[in-house]
Amino acid sequence: MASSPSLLTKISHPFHSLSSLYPTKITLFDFATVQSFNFLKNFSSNADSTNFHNFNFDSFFANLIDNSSQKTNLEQVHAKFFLLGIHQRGFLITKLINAAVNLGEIGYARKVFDEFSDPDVFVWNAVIRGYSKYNLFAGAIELYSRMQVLWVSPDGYTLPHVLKACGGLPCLKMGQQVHGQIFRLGFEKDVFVQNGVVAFYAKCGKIASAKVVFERLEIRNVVSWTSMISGYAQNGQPIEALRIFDEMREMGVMPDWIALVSVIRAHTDVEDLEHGKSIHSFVIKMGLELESDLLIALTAMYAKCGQVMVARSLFNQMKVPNLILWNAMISGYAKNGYADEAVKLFRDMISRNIRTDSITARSAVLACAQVGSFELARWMDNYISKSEHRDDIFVNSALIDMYAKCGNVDMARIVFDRTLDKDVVVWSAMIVGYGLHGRGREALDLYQLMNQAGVHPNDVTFLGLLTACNHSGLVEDGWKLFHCMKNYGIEPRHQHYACVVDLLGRSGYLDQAYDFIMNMPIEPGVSVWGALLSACKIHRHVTLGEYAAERLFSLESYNTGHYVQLSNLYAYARMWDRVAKVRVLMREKGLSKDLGYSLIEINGKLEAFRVGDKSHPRSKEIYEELESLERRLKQAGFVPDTYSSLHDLNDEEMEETLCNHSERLAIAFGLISTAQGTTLRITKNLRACINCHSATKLISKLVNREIIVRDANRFHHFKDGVCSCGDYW
DNA sequence: ATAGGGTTAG
Repeated sequence: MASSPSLLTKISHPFHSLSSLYPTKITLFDFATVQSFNFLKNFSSNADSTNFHNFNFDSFFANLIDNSSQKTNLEQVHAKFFLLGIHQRGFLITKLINAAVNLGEIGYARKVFDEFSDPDVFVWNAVIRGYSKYNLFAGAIELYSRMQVLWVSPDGYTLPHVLKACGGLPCLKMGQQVHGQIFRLGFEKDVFVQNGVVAFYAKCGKIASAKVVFERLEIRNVVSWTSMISGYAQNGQPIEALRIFDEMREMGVMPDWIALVSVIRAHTDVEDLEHGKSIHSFVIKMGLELESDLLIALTAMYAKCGQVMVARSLFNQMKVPNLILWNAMISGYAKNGYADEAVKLFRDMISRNIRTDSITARSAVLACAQVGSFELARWMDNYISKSEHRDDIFVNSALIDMYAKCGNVDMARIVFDRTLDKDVVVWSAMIVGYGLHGRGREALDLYQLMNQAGVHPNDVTFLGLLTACNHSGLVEDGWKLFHCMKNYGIEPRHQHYACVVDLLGRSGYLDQAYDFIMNMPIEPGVSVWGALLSACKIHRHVTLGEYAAERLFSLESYNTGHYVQLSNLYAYARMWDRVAKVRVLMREKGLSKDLGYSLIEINGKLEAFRVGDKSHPRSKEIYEELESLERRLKQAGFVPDTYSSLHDLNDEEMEETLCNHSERLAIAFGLISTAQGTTLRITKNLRACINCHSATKLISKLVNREIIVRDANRFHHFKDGVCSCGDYW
């Protein structure tokens, strides 16, 4: 080993400037320095004994850091810094921290930072960037405050990261302070900093402030434009987002892939498939179709616009599993009624050990709610309660909703009770659940508890309460609650007004309902007129019902349901000529009655039946059971109302058809496939028809079973000859 | 020496 005295003096040379700062350390490390020199020789051809006094440690280590692909490499380099006594070189520490951040080793980056005694602005920027990059916003802000306590002034590189953190939390107050500071420090012309300010205000929902800052900018680049576009997209103004995009194109600014992601999101929100497709072709023209985040955005767009097949083919193009892509696909399936596909994909994810997050869990739970299978719901609950998502309140509110929609509001209550830190959505989900099942009293009791817990209700809470009152006949309570809304500063929406119309209509106050509609501060829509028509049908108020129907036809002339409701009103009032007229009207418009179907869950498997369905393998037994049920119904004095349904048949045929209604087939199948006393759970796509409703009531008594039917509108619990809906639906 | 904007959602 060449360790002559002359060599040692020469080795200390590169540290001259440092040794004046840290003289003692250099002396202490003399021996180690020699050892490290050998280390350097192993790595670098220029570290030989002839030119080492010119050796450039900065570039040597910078190179070494750049080529580090693991945390251990960085740790070795950092150890050498100590050995060589260069561990206080800001340049190298900055490099090291940035490298650690780029490897995702934020904890290690922080450790290096903490061992550094006197960080300059570069070092601060590196560590703050790390926290901001990985969405550790509180950490970024805490570091930023410490930086200022130590009198290190932020520069144009610090501020964008800090602004990202303020927007990410979001914390309006903090960001506004930073904005003030930016003004004082004179960064109003710095486009990087100002873009950060725009994005910050947009994320805090202060889109007007964002716009002011944006418009004051003299130079706007693609990032400035993107900040505005995404700002509008994030704040529920997709149309405005698209307008800004057009403006940007007119100014000749070329979008990059991130800009396009925001534009696609705006198209996704307006569900404008046509323009979305043209953006897709634009993406291809720009040669950006392989950009994975664009692929994700496009998949989400097609999925949300109902084109799940197209979405799936894009999804299949992605080679490496991506969490957000899977989430987009699962929620796309769930939203468009492909619930079984959504659940299949979720199970696929689990079996392939792809990481799930709380959004995945929420989407999967949402899908289960739509499937309506109680067994599946239990499976999902069981999975979630064993997973890391068990305490996530978003997931739990979805679970509450799921159980309620799968017919078991008591299980929903169990989830509700085990949810800690209930927020307004958790409370509302439970209240809506009780409402759906006509358990109005419990909904109101829960509302009391919610008030005692100091949780402020929102519009959904009131919607749940009003629905609960409707479904349980609590007319007085509902009326009072509606007038309570303004005390909480909540503006009633269409649905709330529709509930009140329903409420008044239920008790036969049809003229009052009409007056109420006429005095609404907003234009009455489909839900309101629909509620009035429905009430008119129950009370056989033909003239008012015709008026409501007219309004409905002008609002939605192709919605079959409105025609069927009017026809049912005429049938209830025994005005057969008008029933026929509606039928002619529908034929002229090319409309036909939606085909009814029912699903019944047997041993966790859903079986589907249509009207007069004979395709089931046990069809023969089913019809035998059906006949025996008919006999027992007749013996019990049941007389079917043969005219209340929209059919052009003679009486005998009609009676037969009514007995063949899909829910009857489902009930018959349920009775022969399950043990005595088992609850039957049925889901149907339309509202319950009056005949089947009366028949099911009686059947529940005759066979001594609880029968739970989820129709298009609500749940009916049939037991001992009565239904929880009180015959109003 | 270092940067900024985006996607899934009860």
